Amino acid sequence: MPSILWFRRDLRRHDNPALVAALDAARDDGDGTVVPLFVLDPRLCNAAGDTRRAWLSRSLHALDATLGGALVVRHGDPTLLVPEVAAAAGAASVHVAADFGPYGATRDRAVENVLAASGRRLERTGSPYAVAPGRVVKGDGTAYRVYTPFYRAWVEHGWRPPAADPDAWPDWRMDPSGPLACDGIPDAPDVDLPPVGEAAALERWDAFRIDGLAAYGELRDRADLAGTSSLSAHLRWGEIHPRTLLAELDGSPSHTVFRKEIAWREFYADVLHRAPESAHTWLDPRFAAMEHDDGPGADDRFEAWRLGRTGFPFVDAGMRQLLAEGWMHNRVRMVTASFLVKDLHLPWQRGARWFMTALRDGDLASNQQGWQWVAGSGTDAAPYFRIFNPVTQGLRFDPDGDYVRRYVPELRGLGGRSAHEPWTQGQLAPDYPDRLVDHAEERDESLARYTAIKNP
DNA sequence: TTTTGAGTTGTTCGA
DNA sequence: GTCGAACAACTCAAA
Repeated sequence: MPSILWFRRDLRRHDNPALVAALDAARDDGDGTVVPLFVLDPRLCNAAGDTRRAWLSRSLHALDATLGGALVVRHGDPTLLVPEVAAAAGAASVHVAADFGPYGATRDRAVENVLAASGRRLERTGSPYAVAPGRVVKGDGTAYRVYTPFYRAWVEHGWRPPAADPDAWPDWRMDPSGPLACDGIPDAPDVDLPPVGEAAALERWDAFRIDGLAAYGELRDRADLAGTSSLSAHLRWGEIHPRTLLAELDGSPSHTVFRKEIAWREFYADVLHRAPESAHTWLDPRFAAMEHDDGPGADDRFEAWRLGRTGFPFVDAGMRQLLAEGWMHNRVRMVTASFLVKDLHLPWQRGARWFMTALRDGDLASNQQGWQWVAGSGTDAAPYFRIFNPVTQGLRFDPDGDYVRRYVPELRGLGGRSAHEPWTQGQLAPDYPDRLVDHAEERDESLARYTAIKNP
């Protein structure tokens, strides 16, 4: 009897425990046939912008190719379609990697119930994380709310080595398939992306491990250099598993810094799993009382931010990188987010929604918790008066102005670090917008608003 | 239960 | 230009 392997955010063959489980189940039933399935759920398609949908489509093509063209793609509601495919294949079990997101976990319970009505099982094996959310707990059984203690406990908990490949791949069931892209967009959208798919992810990891990892601790914050791993979108789609990365890290300082970045991804997944409502509301409920600027002009300021026209070069470069590439350097994500929340006094949810749409690596847990961290309502234990200065940050992390000039053509006439302060350079950048706000004034305004909710 | 120590990523001011 | 202190007194985990 065949089994179903339902792919979601685990678009790979190697180090895939659910695949091994699906194959074992099929063999136990005297068969070696596995039906690989992906459901293009409109709910997920509609939340993603062009670059993320393009990434998904290319990743599905790559996966389909490694499965000999056998990937079954259905368009619509998984609650209906997964049981339908299972029934049509005569499968007793559907195998997945567990989804711990608010939507995915609810959807999976619904699918599980419908399957059970016809005597079929949903089997969860593994997850997109080295340690499943909910596993790392304090002595009293509750969740960690501070990163460093979580990190220590997470390392202490440990993780499995990568899953070995099966001795033989399953006989993938060949089946007619729908288009490998969300409805309403071309099957091969015209978006400029780096190579996508499992093979590309493994190549990227190899290149980074050999050429970039040793200097990671030193260079990861530099916006003008390629000092980061660029693995975020591969991880988001499960083209590579964090176990695969962790297995090759040692105790050296740079490796430890990289391990800690992986741990942030796991921490934020844990926080969201324990507090699903924090995808939309303040993790610290006091922040619901925060005063925001939502009167006339707020929409114009939001658009200036979104389109990279705030008059602050480091902020504008980041926002234009996001528009052009569907990706932004992590350091610049913090600075642009801080600017929206603390200089424009707009709610973090608004910026988070745009990031989720535009980012090709858009991950609900990392994105929303990262925004909450910046807004002060999240898991940051530091004092609230830590407010990023967009100019100082630019001078520190793009010291020669190269990053700013790469994404803001109006500033290309300004040499070196002066590109971060065009207002001191006379008329050398006539087409570049004036500063939207006075940072020093808005900083004071933010501090006052924070004080008001901390000491009501 | 109480106490203690530490907390991703900062900024500004004045010497 | 560089350095240390002040910011304001919080939250959390563990001893």
